[in-house]
Amino acid sequence: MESERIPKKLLMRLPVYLNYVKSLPESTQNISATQMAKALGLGDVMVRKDLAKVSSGGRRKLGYIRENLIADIEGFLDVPVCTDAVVIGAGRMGQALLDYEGFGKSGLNILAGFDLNETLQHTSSGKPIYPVAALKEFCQRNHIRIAVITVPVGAAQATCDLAIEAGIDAVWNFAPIHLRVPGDVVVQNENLAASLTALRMQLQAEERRT
Amino acid sequence: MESERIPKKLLMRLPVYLNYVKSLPESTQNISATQMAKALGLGDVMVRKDLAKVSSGGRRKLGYIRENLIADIEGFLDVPVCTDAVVIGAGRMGQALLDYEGFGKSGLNILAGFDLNETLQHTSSGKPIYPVAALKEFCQRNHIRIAVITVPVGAAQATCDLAIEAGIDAVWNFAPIHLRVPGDVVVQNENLAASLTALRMQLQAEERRT
DNA sequence: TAGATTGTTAATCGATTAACAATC
DNA sequence: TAGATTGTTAATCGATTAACAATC
Repeated sequence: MESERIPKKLLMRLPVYLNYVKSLPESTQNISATQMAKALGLGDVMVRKDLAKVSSGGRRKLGYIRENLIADIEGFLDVPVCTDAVVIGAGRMGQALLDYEGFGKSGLNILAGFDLNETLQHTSSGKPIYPVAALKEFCQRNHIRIAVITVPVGAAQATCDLAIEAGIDAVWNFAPIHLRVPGDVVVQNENLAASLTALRMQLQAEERRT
Repeated sequence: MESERIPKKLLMRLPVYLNYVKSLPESTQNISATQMAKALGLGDVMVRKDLAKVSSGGRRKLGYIRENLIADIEGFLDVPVCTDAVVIGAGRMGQALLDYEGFGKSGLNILAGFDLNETLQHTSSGKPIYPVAALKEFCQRNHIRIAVITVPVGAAQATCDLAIEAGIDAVWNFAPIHLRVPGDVVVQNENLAASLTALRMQLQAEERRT
């Protein structure tokens, strides 16, 4: 386990590994990089190299000890503490994210949603929705660090600026636009429309090939 | 405009360009790659190279003609015809995708959702939800080609197999797992939990840096 | 031992960036 | 003309893969 710069791609593969290793039956003691690679459709050398970066090492002939590997990856990803977050833009996507319970496992605790539409009070599962005007005060009081932006494209930059003014350090951006932020703010873009377009184009290419 | 293999990364940047160019005021006649790059936080040479692949070319000193560029990118992405799709797994994420209206712009027309839970009848906006048992017949009758998979991890591979058996060619997979599919089926993975983890790790790295 | 595996070093590949010529 | 821009060719960079030595 070396401590150097970790490429983002690797960072995104780690949860996949973790998820896979955890999904193995309890009885599994050992798991080799080769097996994992085959199951996940990746190169075995890449898996081995990735694991070398985060784990305390495997055993020749046996592979990695399942339990240790889980502990190592979890330790590396350091997910124990939940980070509080808010969702800005309580449209369909925003409400879905508010209500989705799965993010807790990845260390995200979404406290509330914010929207321009003041008639919204809470999501169907009861998460509160406040007017955007209350954002700054709420974020400062609760020391919120992460904002999930799910507003329409046109409002995204302004919303982002507002969030940063409210003290946010990290933005998970679902608007299909590049946000300009100060150097110390981290942005992760999620562009579903672009993914979808890529899928359709691949489908079309496949078609032409046959 | 050359016709060769188009890397997926470029494919995912094109909608971003298109979106940006479309967002410019009507009065804008020309737009240079340099301007676009600055606005989008990308390298200008990359933008120019990307555009060279899909457009009929710009004019020295002026840049690209806005209208032509829109037409070229749209023409290249070829989004006119909507592809019909189904969502399998009508949990929160599934319902959000079912109800989200924005995918039409990217050429996706989601007809219906499917779920194991037979008590679900339709989403809050009225999209129908059918039992999974009806999937195959529905897909074949409507010539569905794209399945959006939003079931829990454990059920994802089985669901995917089912969809392929029903004649699907393309899978938009939201389950954090690698799906095994025949060679002629296209898969686009969307792993929100992994993105989120990457965001949190970057935030942490940022912290240590200051 | 023989076979399976790790982990490292070198090679390859692909994508991004730099440099620059062309030209309006 | 001078400046801004395109578009191409070469260089760089980073990530993946191949080859292989080590070893249990």
